[in-house]
Amino acid sequence: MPTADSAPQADSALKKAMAEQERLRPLVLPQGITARDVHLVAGVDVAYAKDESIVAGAVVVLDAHTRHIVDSASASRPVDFPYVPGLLAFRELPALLDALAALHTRPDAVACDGYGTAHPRRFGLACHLGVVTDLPTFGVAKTAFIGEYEQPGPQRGDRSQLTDHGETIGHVLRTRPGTRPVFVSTGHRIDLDTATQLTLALTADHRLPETTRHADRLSRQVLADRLGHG
DNA sequence: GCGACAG
DNA sequence: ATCTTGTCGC
Repeated sequence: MPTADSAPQADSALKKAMAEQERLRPLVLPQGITARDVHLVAGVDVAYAKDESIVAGAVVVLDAHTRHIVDSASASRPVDFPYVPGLLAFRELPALLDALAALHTRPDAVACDGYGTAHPRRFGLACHLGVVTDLPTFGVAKTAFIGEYEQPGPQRGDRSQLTDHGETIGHVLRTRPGTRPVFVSTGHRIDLDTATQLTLALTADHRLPETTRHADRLSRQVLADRLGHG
């Protein structure tokens, strides 16, 4: 992958990416589905080779109520964009879109590993994936990015508002007692309460949604296979 | 100008 | 994200 950090060429690529986000942002729909509309829910995640030369994307579809796997797909390819906070989608979307295209099922919603609307330009990975696929999406991030918040209560389900300049952009949600909370934000065609509701429905024994955990495991396996088999 | 900064 | 050793706990 091209590395020249401060090279004018790389600088131009970042500006084009930001312009792309500004162009697609207006296409995001703030609401659409409700939790009862979701029968099949997918989770997506990626894994990188240690030298960041290859990225493997995976998507796992679960029955929203039994949480059993009903479908899955993956794809791997060379990494062609650097990690830049705020531009994660340009680094991860290619592999995720390839994986989604290989799916035999059409999920009713997609849980992403990262942020949606709680983003510097209100267009994080979850929003981008949603607009491009026209699928309802939301983000569940493991660490803080932007905004301010108070620590939520200790019980599962306790939450606080993630705000930015007085605007609520997400929820800091306790999915399990004794563990750090997760950061939920809307992606596309869903509202924050529904995204939060789905996140809770997908978490029972662990901090992160089962969808994300399965996708994480699959992406690592796919990467290991590709690296191992040349 | 300096620090912070999803995965 | 990935690297990386042990350690505490269910």
